[in-house]
Amino acid sequence: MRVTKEKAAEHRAAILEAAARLFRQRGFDGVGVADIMKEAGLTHGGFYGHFASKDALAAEACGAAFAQTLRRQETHRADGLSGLLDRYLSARHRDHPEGGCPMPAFASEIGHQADAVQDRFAAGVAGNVDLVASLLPEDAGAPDERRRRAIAIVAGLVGGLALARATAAAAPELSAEILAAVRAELGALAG
Amino acid sequence: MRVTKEKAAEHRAAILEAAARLFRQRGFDGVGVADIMKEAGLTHGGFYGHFASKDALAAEACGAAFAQTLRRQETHRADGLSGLLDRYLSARHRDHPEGGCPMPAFASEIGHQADAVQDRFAAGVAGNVDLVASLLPEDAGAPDERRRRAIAIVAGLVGGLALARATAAAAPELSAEILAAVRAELGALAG
DNA sequence: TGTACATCAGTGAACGCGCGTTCACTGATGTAC
DNA sequence: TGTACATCAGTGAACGCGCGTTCACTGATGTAC
Repeated sequence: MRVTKEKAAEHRAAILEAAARLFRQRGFDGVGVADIMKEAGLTHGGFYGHFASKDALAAEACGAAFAQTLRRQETHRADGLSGLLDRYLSARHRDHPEGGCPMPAFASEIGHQADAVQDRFAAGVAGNVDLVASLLPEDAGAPDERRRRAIAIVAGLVGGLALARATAAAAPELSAEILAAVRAELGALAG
Repeated sequence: MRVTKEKAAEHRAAILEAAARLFRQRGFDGVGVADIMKEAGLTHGGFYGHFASKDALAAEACGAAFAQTLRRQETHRADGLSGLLDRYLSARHRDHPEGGCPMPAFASEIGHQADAVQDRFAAGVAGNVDLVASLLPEDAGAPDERRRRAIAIVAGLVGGLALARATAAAAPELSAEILAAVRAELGALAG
């Protein structure tokens, strides 16, 4: 049954949003096209009217996930870098990958994905490095030193959250310790 | 055709080694039982004489990968923490996950794996934190500060290498920049 | 504005494929005499 | 030590399942008159 052009556009957006959420939660290989369509309230057959392939969707969903988190961060800009560290390395962020940063959610899997997905991911990493650099204090040294610092902070955030997630079930105390330790040490690095 | 007990034990070890290599290279979901058995020079049917399931193999392979890298590190102990940072954040390590640290190779995937795999991974993380802590300079502060520092260094290493790998194909300059920046900043943190 | 028809978004069955796992079989190994 | 037989590691076909993708069909939408 045909639907309105507006409804169809809404459906496409719903598929994309469901994919961005489910992929972060269960990984690209852990979610099927049928799962995503069901989550979007549709049946799997209609998928190929909206996207050329699962890979094409994965690429767009990766970009959408980055866009979502960068947009949300803008609403917290006043909290500065310290606020970002607190939010990023929180138990809440650790326990809810589906709405969180795509970097720790996808990092290990990106190398096994299609080129288009890797492109979106690399662009997202670059954007996040720029974001952190823009939040560093004015007096944080020459531009290249600021950028180096920003990259190291991003790496610490991504590694810290990924390790906290990976150990959350098997070693909850270690997981909490990782969040706290990385928070403390990056706070010092952030000046 | 039956083989000697020694041969059978060698076969088991070969399966484990092939799995530890292939899983790090292509991820748990990217490698099939048949791939692993072929790499070990056997046919897939014999697999279940050695391991109860693919999950059980994944758990043992995860432990074996950690054991391999910790053993190799012992031979480089004289190079200290600085040498470890250089080796860890090298283009060689980035380009050869199959023989490298399991943490950046598996971090994002571990949450989707069986409990037994998560147990081995968490134990490996704990072991690596202890290793880095033992390499920190004597005068690096109180024990809990040393441990915090060690955790942050591990997080930076894991995040840095994972991001360098994830961007290696799509943005090679960014990938190289990440390795260099994390190396420089962690070197300062390591004292 | 109203009507007839072409378009096309969505449905659900079906296809082909690869995967983890099972199983009957083979033949060399290891053991009991 | 030699022989007969039971054991069992490995083989390769087969099974069932879920996946990405295709396709004939449906029926509401949008358009041409």
